[in-house]
Amino acid sequence: MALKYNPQEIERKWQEKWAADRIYEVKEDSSRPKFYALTMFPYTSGDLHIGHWYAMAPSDVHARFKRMQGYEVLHPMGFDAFGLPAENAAISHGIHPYDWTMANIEHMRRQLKSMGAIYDWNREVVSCLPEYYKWTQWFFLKLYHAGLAYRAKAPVNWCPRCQTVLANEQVVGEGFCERCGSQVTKKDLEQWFFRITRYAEELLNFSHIDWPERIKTMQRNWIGKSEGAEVSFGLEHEDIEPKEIRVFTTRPDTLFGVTFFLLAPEHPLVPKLTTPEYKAKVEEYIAWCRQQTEYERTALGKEKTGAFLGSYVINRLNEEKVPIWITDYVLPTYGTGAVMGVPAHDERDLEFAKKFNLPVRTVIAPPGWSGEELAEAYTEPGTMVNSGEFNGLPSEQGYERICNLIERKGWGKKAVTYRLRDWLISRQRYWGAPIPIIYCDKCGIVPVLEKDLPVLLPPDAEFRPTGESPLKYCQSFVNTTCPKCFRPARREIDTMDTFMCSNWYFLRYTSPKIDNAPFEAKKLKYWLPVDLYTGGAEHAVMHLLYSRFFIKAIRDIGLVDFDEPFTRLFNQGTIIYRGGKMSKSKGNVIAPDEYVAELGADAVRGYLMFIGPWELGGEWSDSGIVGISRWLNRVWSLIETGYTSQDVKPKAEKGLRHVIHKTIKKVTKDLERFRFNTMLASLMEFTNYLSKVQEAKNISISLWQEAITYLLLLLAPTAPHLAEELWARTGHPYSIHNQPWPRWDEELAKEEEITLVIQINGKLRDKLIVPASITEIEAKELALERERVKAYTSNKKIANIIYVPKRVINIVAK
RNA sequence: GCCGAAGUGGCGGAAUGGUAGACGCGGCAGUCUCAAAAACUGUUGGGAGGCAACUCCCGUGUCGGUUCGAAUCCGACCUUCGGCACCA
Repeated sequence: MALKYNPQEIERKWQEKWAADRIYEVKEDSSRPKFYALTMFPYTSGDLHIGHWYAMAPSDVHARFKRMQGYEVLHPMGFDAFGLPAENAAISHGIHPYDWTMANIEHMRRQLKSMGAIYDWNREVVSCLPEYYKWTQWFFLKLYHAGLAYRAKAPVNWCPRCQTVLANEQVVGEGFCERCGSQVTKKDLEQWFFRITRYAEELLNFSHIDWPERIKTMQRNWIGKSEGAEVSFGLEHEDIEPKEIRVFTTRPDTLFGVTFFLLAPEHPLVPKLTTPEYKAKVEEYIAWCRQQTEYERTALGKEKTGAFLGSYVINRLNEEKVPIWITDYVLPTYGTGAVMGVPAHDERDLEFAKKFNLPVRTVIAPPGWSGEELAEAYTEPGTMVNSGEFNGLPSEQGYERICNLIERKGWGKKAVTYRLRDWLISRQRYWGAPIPIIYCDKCGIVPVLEKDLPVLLPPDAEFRPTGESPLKYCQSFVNTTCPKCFRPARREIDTMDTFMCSNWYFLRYTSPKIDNAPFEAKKLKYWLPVDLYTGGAEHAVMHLLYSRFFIKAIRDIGLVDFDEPFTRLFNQGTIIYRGGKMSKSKGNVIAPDEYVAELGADAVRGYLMFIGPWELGGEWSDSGIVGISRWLNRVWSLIETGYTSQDVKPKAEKGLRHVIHKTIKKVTKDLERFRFNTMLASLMEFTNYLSKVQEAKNISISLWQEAITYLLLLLAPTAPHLAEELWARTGHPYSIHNQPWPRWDEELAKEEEITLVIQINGKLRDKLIVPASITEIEAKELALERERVKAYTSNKKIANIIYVPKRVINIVAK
């Protein structure tokens, strides 16, 4: 009998019923333990592709599993709805970003609903709506009043095509815009920043969160902590005010090896330190540097360039005069923008010294060194030489002693520097949350009053790609009155980086409707922090770092009482198709809708989980999904065919009980560790076993029904529609999704008989089926009696017998 | 260059110190059919021998090592993917 089920019909039926019955509505019911299972909300690009499903379907399966385990599970969904593509669509197609975004959301919401997830749509969050971005602005004000937001002129990454500023993290590869791929340039602009650097040290502490090592490493590298010392070099120029320049170094033990001194070309003291005879050359060099793109400037393996200023600093340790040069490999934004040149012990400095014929002085001797010139820069620890009173010391000790000395003399101190920069949040764009600031000629920078929030986006802005925010040309928006002095004033025209919106959306899910606060404190306290956060690893140093910063910042402001937003993080892999990551431009996007229409959402969910381990991703295959679809049909026909019992055999019943409990155990353990592929394999094995039982008819009807009940319960998270339909058809009370997760009986799950493998000298030679309770002595005796063993060991001496309980006997014969 | 992940049949993968290839796809053979599709059943790592049940050898990127025993642990290397990259 070839029974097939109709996924379209039953999926629509149950989705409607679940919605009507609100069975997935979440309550803050403190009698159950809570579990906050969050999936990164999607950007409103317009179409949900199979990559989105890969992020969401397995998360939903896991959340459903936790729900059946008795947790009160919050598994919400929303839309990351501000951002450049909406505005680009407006420019190229003449659609208003709001209309474009809302139409996309409508479409995506329908697609998401077809997945059959447990999202409680009453909690949906849309970041571009005023009732949401009002609070994004409110948080900006909180950070501003706490001194964590400031305005400064800064050289910023500028994308000439998108006509906007980019954060460092949005510049990818060889200096290209993350969104459009244009070459990024530099521009000086007044911008708003968040002081994420104030939290650099705390952000390095991952001790209370369970995150993948890979992501933690990426964040550590991004923050880039360096320990060393800040050292002052003397300046003796009558007409120059500062009498010192400080450098940061990680190697104060090499201070006696300084033979030149480097400044960034942008360093403010450069013009003053340039002597008249070198002025022309220095200016020429600076002009050349300006022409370089950021990528060209920082490209590795490039020949060193520079110019001598004609003046000198004093190395206070040995009172030597050291020539000052400028070079583009010294970055103005890192450390103090000044570097001491130690060519003997730094590769870059050595290249520079060779290029410009500067002296190289070895001050750290490698083991066995006898005074010869070193071929390469020696960067390891060693013995100090040519270092005055420190000669003969191991360099690690010298490091400490020199630090003590400079501290005592007031020439410097131990110091820590980070690679992390403050977070630039201004965007010269329309489609974002307006920065709630007013500029008054008299009062200066004035924050918008809380009661005046939200600062609404004017619906009638013009989208001219001019390089300035479209809001600049919207008079009704720009012109306002100063909240302090009530005179005419201008509004800030930039909007916030959308990562500010995603900093806090997971707080809003707890109380999305409340209109006098960003969240309800009691509900927040119940749900937060997020227990499990899943999403792609591409957010490792952006969203995931910003959110951690944001939570720590508002904790210090007193708005929340926890330190980390996401207790556990899991990154799923990437789904690829035809050899590459899916993207619209490559034209290799798999649309889930047609597969849902043809084979059903349950099959798509199942196939995505069957491809391989979730964290590894994998290749989408049209033939692969057929396997899952066939299996779901086999489950259907297995149950719909019914069962008749002929002669009940206790041994067969025992066997089935064992398989049931073994499967419950395996499925439970696999769900706990996100091993969906092996979970499905064991459910398939269970199904195959039941087919055999159905044919053999050798168990009682009641045990058959019990087995079917367990099969459906175990299937419910993966194939919620099919499981619900068969649950009803087998006479169970609605709904399967409100049933408790089955427990296994350890005694029944245990293997009674095991296959004992007999090896001779490590090679498989025989197998023995024995009771699991067999003792070592019995097993060895049995093994030695086997004909095959005798054949292999005759005329040899048995040197050793290794016995591994329940697995193997290895006979070592010589 | 540095950091991280991965490399197993024709394919996706399973097995994380003890039977390599579970489960699925594809292939082959069969059942059903006028025929085909679908479905179902059996079979399927490579090689050699045997009428056969079966037996032997080889085999987890490469080369070494540890171990009674290695896909799994260690060392060196190769390839692919991701991240970072003149950060003093």
